[in-house]
Amino acid sequence: MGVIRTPREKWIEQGLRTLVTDGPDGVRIEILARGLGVTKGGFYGYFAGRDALLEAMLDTWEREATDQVLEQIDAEGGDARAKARRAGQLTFSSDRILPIDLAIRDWARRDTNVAERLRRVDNKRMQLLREVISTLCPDPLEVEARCLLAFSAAIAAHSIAADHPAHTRDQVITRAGDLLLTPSS
Amino acid sequence: MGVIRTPREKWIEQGLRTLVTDGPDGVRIEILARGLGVTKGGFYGYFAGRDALLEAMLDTWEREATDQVLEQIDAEGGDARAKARRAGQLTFSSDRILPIDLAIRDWARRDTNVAERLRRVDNKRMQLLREVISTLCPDPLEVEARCLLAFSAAIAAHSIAADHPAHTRDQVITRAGDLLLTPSS
Amino acid sequence: MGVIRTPREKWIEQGLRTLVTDGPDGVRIEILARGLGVTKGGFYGYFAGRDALLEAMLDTWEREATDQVLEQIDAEGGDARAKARRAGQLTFSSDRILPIDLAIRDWARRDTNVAERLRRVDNKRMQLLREVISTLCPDPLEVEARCLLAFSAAIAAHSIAADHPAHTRDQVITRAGDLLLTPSS
Amino acid sequence: MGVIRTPREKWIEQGLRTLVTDGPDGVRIEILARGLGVTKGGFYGYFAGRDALLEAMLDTWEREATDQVLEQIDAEGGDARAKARRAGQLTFSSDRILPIDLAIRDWARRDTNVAERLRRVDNKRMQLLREVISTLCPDPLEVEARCLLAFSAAIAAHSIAADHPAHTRDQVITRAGDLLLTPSS
DNA sequence: CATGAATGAGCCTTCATTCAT
DNA sequence: AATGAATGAAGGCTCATTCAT
Repeated sequence: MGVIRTPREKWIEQGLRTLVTDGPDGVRIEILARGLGVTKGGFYGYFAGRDALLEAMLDTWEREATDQVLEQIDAEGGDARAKARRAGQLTFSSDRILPIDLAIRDWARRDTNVAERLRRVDNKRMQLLREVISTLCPDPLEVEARCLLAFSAAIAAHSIAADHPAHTRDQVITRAGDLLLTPSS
Repeated sequence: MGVIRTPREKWIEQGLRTLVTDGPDGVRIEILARGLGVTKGGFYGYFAGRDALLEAMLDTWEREATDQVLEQIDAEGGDARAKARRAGQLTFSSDRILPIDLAIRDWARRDTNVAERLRRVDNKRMQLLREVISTLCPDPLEVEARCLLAFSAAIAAHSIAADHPAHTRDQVITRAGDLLLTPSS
Repeated sequence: MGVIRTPREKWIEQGLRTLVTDGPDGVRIEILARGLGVTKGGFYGYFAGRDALLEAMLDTWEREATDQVLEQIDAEGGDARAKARRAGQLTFSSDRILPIDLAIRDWARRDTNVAERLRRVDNKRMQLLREVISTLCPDPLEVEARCLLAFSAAIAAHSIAADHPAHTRDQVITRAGDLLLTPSS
Repeated sequence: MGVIRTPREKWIEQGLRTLVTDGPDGVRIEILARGLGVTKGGFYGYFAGRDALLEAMLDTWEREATDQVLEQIDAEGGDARAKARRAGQLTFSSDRILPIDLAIRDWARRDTNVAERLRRVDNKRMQLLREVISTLCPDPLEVEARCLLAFSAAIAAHSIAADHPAHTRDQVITRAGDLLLTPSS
């Protein structure tokens, strides 16, 4: 897993790495080729053009962010709560998926095609979260509210630059998790 | 207010508009000129170069997002809670500031100079939020947790693409606000 | 003398200064304006365009390098030898004329108009030199040879970058002058 | 010899040609491309940028003006005097090197990097000249003076526009050479 | 007259794309 | 398949020139 086999996949990986650091506009064939130590001409043996690479990158991300996560947590088993926790780890504590996710969330603001893919992914994730929080809380609206807060924190905590006096960000996040996962009276 | 007086400000406004729609890489002198109905040559009468424009855009945003908001809520008066609520409205319900904010938050992931400015702005905002939530909740760590959740939701709710069955996003957000602003027992 | 009176002359002076440091291609209206602390728009009140300034600069140089030198040495009087010596000083030891001269000599390699002016100026100078060297040396061809060597050294010594072991350039030049001005037996 | 093999060398040759006719400021990628019948984009496959081309041009000139000349005169053999004469021919009567030399001498007045290269080249040349003139003349200072005069004439005679009544420039130069190469009594 | 503002041409550089080998 | 070479479009920047005020 994670091993890169074909040259095609190498281009996609390099593209995803560059997407994370430089954004979609930074994904340039010439730059990727330089990073891979090959010449750009070869690129066109694998992809019809730059757009085809971007699509392939999105395909890879979408599959890893959903199906692959679901397969893994199904394989590991456990109840809904354990599965949700594991899904959260695989998604939001992953050095692989989280950075790509943030880059794509940004990209989605400017590209409706990307936005549509993100909607599909987020809906699958939200459904998992909804299942577990439903067991803690009978009010459907409050379930949605807790889901949204949890999801928001998972995403945005990384992009909020403010400091917390006397606490670390990790402490604050742990306490926030407690708040959202405490069964309502 | 909001009236554009000088050509210099026109370039900055056009730059901010483009930043929102196309990201920092999309802020191209030639494109801005086209949008303003002038030729690119004139740009260099106002700015030393593209970087100078980007700095000026950040200056404008930082001033509007902090000083200008603070001046306005001070002028309007009220207690801490009213001020925080008003600051939240001016910041996160503003068609002006919010979109720029989101674009800059992404930009900050790739540019340390921008990240530093964002830290300054977020810290000022977080301090306002902290003041009001402190009055609802005695535990400092929980205060931080609620602040982070509120702030996260304010930012990320716009970029989470999932749907809520049977509710609108606004309903969910309102309920989330209630959860965070309910005094702890 | 040398006092700049009119704005027109200021442009010419700034142009000549820039010609010396940056060559003819470096004489740019916008740069001159910056150096003069005015805006370039005003330039066109005095000159039809860039070419007109270049012509005016050449006029100024040609007049100073010939008529003005001749007027001055005529006013000072003396025999041909004294006059030639004085002309040499005014021409080749002048911080004013020499640097402009070198710049124009280069310019002449690429512009026939400038080459033609330079020919006029060099012929006047050579005639002065010829008059004095003729008194030292009866052979007309040797007179020309000595004139050419003297003239060459006056010009090229400044652009020959080689070092002289155990002597300074000034010592070498002084001795070279002795060689050329020793009466032939 | 002189045959242009690689496209890289074509750019350098075209650059040197343009340097001679238009000066360093005239060496424009777009112009060179036009002259070579290719598009400017290809240039960047061979050079990092305009500055890299200028450096390569200087490298080529420096090698041809020194090493290549020395190799050739060594191959041809002869005594010091014959070698110096041959070096003088190869350097100052060459349609290849002389024009480049003049252009670079001009350039050196405004660029210290170029000036440093010129110093290296001129010192090598002066040393050859010094060796032969030393055999004619015992006084070291007079040797330097004759060297400087000879070198000056070789360079400047081409840029002195004056006419010689009753003689040709070649006659005058030949006689000047005799003067400098006559053994001192 | 001088200034502020703008135009438009020219050039440097990057990069997606094509193509012969 | 991969490479070397080239094309052409896009965009940053400079600067001569024009013009209304």
